[in-house]
Amino acid sequence: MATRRAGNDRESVLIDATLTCIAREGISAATVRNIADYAGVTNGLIRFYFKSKDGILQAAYRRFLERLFEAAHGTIGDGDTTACERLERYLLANLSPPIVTPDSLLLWANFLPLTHHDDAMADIRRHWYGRTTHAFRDLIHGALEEHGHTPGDTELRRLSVAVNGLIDGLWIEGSLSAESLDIRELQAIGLDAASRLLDISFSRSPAT
Amino acid sequence: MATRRAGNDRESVLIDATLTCIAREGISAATVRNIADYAGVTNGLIRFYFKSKDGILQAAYRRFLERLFEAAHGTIGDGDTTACERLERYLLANLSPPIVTPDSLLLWANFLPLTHHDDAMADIRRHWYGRTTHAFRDLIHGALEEHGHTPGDTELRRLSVAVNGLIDGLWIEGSLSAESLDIRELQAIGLDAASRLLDISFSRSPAT
DNA sequence: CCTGTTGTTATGCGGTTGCATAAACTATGC
DNA sequence: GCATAGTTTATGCAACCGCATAACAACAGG
Repeated sequence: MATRRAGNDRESVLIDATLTCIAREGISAATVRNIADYAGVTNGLIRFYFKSKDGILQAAYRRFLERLFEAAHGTIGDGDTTACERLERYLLANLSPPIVTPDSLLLWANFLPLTHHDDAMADIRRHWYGRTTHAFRDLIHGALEEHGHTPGDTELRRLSVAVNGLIDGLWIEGSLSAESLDIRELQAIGLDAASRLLDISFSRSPAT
Repeated sequence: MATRRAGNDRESVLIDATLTCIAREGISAATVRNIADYAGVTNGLIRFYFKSKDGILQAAYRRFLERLFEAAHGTIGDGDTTACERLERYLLANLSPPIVTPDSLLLWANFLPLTHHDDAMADIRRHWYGRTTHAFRDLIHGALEEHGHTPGDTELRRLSVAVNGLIDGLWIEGSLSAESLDIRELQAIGLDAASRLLDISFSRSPAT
């Protein structure tokens, strides 16, 4: 029997339980009973903290995307470093755990279909997708300026799309073949490719 | 009432109905009854052509991956063209419909989680993933040789991973924002980025 | 015609789902 | 020490799931 807890501590546990459940067994196994089992409580408790099953799924999707965002942008650091170095840190974070992980790709794939007919889920995706692409474009813009490049709006957008696509694709490849593809090599490939696309040299020495 | 059909015509209709159902409503809506509705027959007929629900899902996954593979490699053509041109055609096909489509990304995302605990589905994915990466590496190898580059094994693998990741990432971006991102621009971005990564020039004029 | 085979529908069963509600339990103010 | 509000559990229900089976419809060879 679970002991009583104060505040909305249980709410957080339930959200994490939802993510764990989806990552391990898929979205179709994310029933209220199963989620409650993962959290170590009984099913009725979910209805106490969330108005419906959709509610807890939305909260879980929000937390997942927020963690993904934070894992990348939390490593950039303050403005005391060069723009190029911050871009490098951002790229490296996007090619490292916990972003490059079988679980994160599984969660992403499980949530994505829900955003197609559920307006609330679609809004959540749009919100974090917008934040990510916007921040990413700024990073690239700063790094390019530091190297004397001053791209126009369309050129900047195209470069952002290209490098963003590169990172996303490597994220998939790394997450799907976590055993056969060394994480260090993945990072080396990503940084090298990004430096070629942007005509920028990063501080990290090219992998041997 | 559906008219009687000869041969395994119904089987093909049922498989397509499964894909349509998953693309529109998601994997959790792919029930035997719902699939039968999409095919215009009654639910019992599925058991006549497939031994179980898993059977029809595996057949649908196989057909989906095969179509994706064919859509890309069917455009390469015979060996009467240069290796560089065949690579360009392959890249373009991977950045065009029917590969770049909301439906294809949705199907991919819906099927992927099934391959994690279902061994049969995992085998299907491994099979087509292997065929794709192998063919892709050969394409790049040929195109590089044509330009006088003779990369080592590790260098060739790294370039393949990078360009493959780039294409996959652009596929996601293009499929998710089919309205806001022009397909022509996506192709221009992809070809330009690939030519920079491989140090190869393609025949297609750079987009304006 | 009739009869066996194959395609198709109709129906039912055991199990599970999401959801709602009420009962049981615990902390806290007074 | 007890009433009250907050927290947890137990139970029931209508709907739906995959699957199995029997009945029915269409055609082929005799």
